[in-house]
Amino acid sequence: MVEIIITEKFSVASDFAKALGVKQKFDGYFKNEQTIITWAVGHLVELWEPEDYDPNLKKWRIETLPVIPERFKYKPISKTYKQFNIIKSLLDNDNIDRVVIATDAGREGEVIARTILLESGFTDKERIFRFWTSQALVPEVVRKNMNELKPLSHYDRLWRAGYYRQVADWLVGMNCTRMVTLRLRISGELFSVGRVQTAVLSLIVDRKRERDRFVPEIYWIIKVLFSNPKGKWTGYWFQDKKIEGSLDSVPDDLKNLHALKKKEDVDRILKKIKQSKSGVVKSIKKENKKEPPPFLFSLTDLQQEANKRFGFSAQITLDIAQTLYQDKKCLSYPRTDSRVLGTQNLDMVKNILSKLELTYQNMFFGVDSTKISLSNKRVFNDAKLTDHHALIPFKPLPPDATYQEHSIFNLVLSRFIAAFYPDCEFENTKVITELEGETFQTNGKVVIVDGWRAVYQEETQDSDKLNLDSKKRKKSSSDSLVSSGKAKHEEIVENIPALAKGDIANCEKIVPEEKKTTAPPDYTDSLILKDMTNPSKYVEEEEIKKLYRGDVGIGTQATRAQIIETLINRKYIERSGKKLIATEKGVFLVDILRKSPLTSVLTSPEETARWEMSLNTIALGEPPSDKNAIEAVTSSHEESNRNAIKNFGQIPATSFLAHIKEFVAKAVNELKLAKFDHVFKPSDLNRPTGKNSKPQELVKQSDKNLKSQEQSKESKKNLKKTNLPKPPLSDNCVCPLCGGNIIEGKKGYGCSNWRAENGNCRFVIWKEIMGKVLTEQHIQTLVSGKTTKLYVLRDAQGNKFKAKLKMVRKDNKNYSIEIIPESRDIIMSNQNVIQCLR
DNA sequence: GCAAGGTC
Repeated sequence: MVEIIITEKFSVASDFAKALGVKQKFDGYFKNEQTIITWAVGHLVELWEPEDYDPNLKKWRIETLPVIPERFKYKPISKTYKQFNIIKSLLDNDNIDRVVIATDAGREGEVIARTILLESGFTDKERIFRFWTSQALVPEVVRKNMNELKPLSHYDRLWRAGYYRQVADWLVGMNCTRMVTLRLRISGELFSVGRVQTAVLSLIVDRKRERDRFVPEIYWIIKVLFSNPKGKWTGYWFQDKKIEGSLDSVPDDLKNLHALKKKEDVDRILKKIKQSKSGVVKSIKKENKKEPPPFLFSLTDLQQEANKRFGFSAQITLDIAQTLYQDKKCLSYPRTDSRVLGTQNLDMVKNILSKLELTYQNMFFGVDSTKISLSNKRVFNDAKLTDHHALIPFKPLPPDATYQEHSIFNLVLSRFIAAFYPDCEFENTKVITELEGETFQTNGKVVIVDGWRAVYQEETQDSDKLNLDSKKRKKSSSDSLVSSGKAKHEEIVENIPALAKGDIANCEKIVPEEKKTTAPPDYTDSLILKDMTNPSKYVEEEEIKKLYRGDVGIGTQATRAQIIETLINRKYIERSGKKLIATEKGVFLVDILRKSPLTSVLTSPEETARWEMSLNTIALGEPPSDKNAIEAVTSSHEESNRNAIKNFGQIPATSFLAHIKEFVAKAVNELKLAKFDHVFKPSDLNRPTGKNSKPQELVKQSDKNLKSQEQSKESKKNLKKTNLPKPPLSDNCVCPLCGGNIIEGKKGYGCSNWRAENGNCRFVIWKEIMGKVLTEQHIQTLVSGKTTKLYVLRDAQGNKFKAKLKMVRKDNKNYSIEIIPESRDIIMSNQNVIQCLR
């Protein structure tokens, strides 16, 4: 018997070759007497372009829209044409007894295989079988599942759902992009529109609006420093009852407790408690809590974490992970949405751990070997497995790795090892102190057992730290994203003295503090990834909310980074440090689309998520078609089935395509007829987008501008080549020694008066301090004498630690950057002080 | 000049 196995990518083909003992490798396939194993490179076949159907469609014209092909056709993708031809010629052989589809176990994997077969002209379904598993492809899994091949028809519905996804995205994208661009007719400006990119853009635009509209509200909190012979503690005034006129923009857990909106209430309370010298400890509640190690990384989780910790964009993280997987072979397949491994992976994990232990011995001291077993369901869980397992390290990082690769690898490594550590155990203490009938709350947290936190520190920069209770903490961090604003309020006290109920509480100090509510944060890569992964909060209906939990998102893990970059390339959003902020162009597009009922659907994450849901229903719930699936999706049968559907609900498979076509035709017509009262001038594109943003450099594609763009690129190049001085940093960033400008040099930021004739000032701050690369913003913070945020630094041995940086004056000619470690365990030595003066 | 989905 001769069989051909087709996988989605080379690495899988190689797994199959190993498992089945097919040793000889040819150009594009492995082969022995009975078995040929070949691979795709993702999609090898794509839908025709509009101009492939009709050359007249090459030129964009309003009159030729909408483009709705009667039958959609495919063609090989030019970049991978060679591999497609290899597969095609392998299939073009009468001796083939069976073809085994072994692409990834999912909707797109199905599309990849079916379109290759379709385009190769291999239509004999009787000879096609499906290899299907979610397990990692260790030899036993490959061999076992090769003996349990499934009939192709079991997956016809999946192929149908994938096909609908493709054509629906094509119809919306091609037609709406062309129509919007043509209707707006702004010289050279492309206004792309798509199911995913437009929904994501809307989120970012809405966030900008929210922030622009936001009016901070003033409120007060009252802190009291208590003491008794046992020690000191700080209590925060609170009241259980709702206060009249409470703040809307303060989260629920704060507004009824600590925040006081009226000054007279503050004065009244202050007057009352000032009379008293001492109060009493009214109650003490202690609770012991356990916290298991975090799940292993999915790609999106890793991207979020790397963005929070290192400021890497989603794309950078994916690129680094891809290199570590593909070239350095020390990470597993990166494009995964799974956070667990399969039970079949246990032996592999044992091998990997023993390999890693030789190199990273210092991270293994607390590993609980009983957790390296199948009873550890947070790691080994077949039920939660999707087509790839979680991201894990395979072997130690080679020594030639870059700093960035080091950062990403270490994250994955420490999360992996932490998964086999014991739980973290801590004690929460809640003290209520009473003073003149007013109540004050103190929260304390004492870690009893570090557990996994000894090797993996959690980053909490993007979420707030308001509550200690993990349930509450989750709630408050998600609330902070949807509420119109929040009150920042630190109430964590690490060490509370060993108080007892009835203890005296001397009132040492009363501190009323005026605060302002803050707007919801700008999106970052991390925050937008989170909302794309889990759009359920944009869904009102409880039933659909439930269905969305985890499964349905906006975009997929493999493309989310790309979507963010597309929005930036289109100048819909711009990056400012870590922030992603909508531009005038982005705001304008969303406004245009929201003017008409159908096109506004595209700006609604709820509607687009619902759309995905319908495709899932088709993949899972529709009765199997007795037709040949390939025929079914390419026949014109559906054309006649024109059930107009008013909204996106549960759409029967048979009318999905008809519905989409109708939707697109109507949406395009809306855009065609729409009257845009606001005439958008090209000059609008160059306007600053808001109070805090810089003017955009939106370059129009006219010849003149292109030229100037080229020129500016050229001049930048020359700048580097000739080492011309760069423009100084901002006006308020001046040399503390002589008042000169701070300019960026090759290795540091220094004083512009460095020449002898200008005073020979030697002030400089090096760009890299213990592994931390400093940007202009950091320099501004340091020069202004402020302390920076907490950063991850590295000592001379390469050990990570967290510290803040601050510039301090040593004498009248010396400044130095002091490194203030987070943990007192790190001893300050002279090494921790970097001189600013050469 | 257009989408989103894979892959490298």
